[in-house]
Amino acid sequence: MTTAISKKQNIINTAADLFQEKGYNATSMRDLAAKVGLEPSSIYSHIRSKEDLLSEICMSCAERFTLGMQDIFDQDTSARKKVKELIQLHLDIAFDIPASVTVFNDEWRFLQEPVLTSFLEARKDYEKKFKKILTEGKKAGKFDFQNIDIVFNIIIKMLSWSHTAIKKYNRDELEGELNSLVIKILNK
Amino acid sequence: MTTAISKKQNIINTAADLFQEKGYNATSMRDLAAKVGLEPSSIYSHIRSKEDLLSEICMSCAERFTLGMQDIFDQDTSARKKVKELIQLHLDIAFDIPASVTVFNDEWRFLQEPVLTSFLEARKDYEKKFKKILTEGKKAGKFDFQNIDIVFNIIIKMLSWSHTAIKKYNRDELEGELNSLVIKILNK
DNA sequence: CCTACCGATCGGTAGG
DNA sequence: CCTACCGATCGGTAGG
Repeated sequence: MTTAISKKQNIINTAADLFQEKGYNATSMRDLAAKVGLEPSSIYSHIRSKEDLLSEICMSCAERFTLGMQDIFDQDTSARKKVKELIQLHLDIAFDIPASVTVFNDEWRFLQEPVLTSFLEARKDYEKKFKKILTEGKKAGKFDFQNIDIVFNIIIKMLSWSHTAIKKYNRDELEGELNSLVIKILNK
Repeated sequence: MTTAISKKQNIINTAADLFQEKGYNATSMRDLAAKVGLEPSSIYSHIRSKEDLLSEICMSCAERFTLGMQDIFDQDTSARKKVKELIQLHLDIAFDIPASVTVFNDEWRFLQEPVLTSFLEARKDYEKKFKKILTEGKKAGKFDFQNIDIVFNIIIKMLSWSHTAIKKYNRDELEGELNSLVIKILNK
């Protein structure tokens, strides 16, 4: 049983590598089979479909963001501290599962229903909480910005970019720069 | 002759719409044919291959950025003015050819050689000039930042995000916010 | 987990 | 610009 689970997980992880490298649509199940050392048909003893692989990758990644956000959101700390922890969350996930988070960012639009709807709901919830933290900081007189939607989107883009930057920089340098740049955006 | 050119351009523009909507790999030549009102094989009287369509879209977009950057780079004005004009350049292109610029951003990695190399060279040149402008501003004491590579990438990500934001905001609002946020990042 | 195989769809060509 | 068609490849199944 342990072997079965870890074999399945190995297939999913390898799929994440391939989806990141070639994109979901340009990756064939034959590519994947070759890379895990199985005949193409044998893959289907472990997973149901190519579609399921993408769902698994995107939703497990979404769950990490959802749980991480919930933790931070519920803390009894300042908005600035929460933003700092959100940056840490993004970097934790990026350093832990770099391929998955890239697939999560770039290939989610190929998800099929009903998974697509769950995915978008999780995203929406993440966005709502993030914006509440920003608004909290503004009300406390700590943050200043005009259009919260634009500011949110730009910060999210900065954080998503950092997912791809982890090969070029070390963790501390990247975290320091991101903290400084995000704070610059949120200050007066 | 005019008809031939505009028919070809119509096919390219429709391809850009489809590549944006479904992604390059998930778009079939049959999808494209149906949307332009031709039989699949008739497409090939106007273009050589699916690959050529992507090249055409990406390279014509790259050219707009290259020419626009050259103009701005050569100006005898302050770095701050140049950055302001770069933001305008991105928005001009985004409002003019929204589908193409999205394909340019998201699908360029499916370009084949030798076009891929040209594309990457154009990008690299754009990056070099952009960084020189940032450095110029820093030397003049107008900009302040630590890591130029990180700052460049984050500004580029902000500008690329704006390409997708043109449906939600009007031009002036978006330009104003971008100016203000980019300047915040570059100020002390 | 493999051999053998399926129907569907792909990008593209021949020939008119 | 169309009809007719090609070889290649796709995701996936049957059966053991």
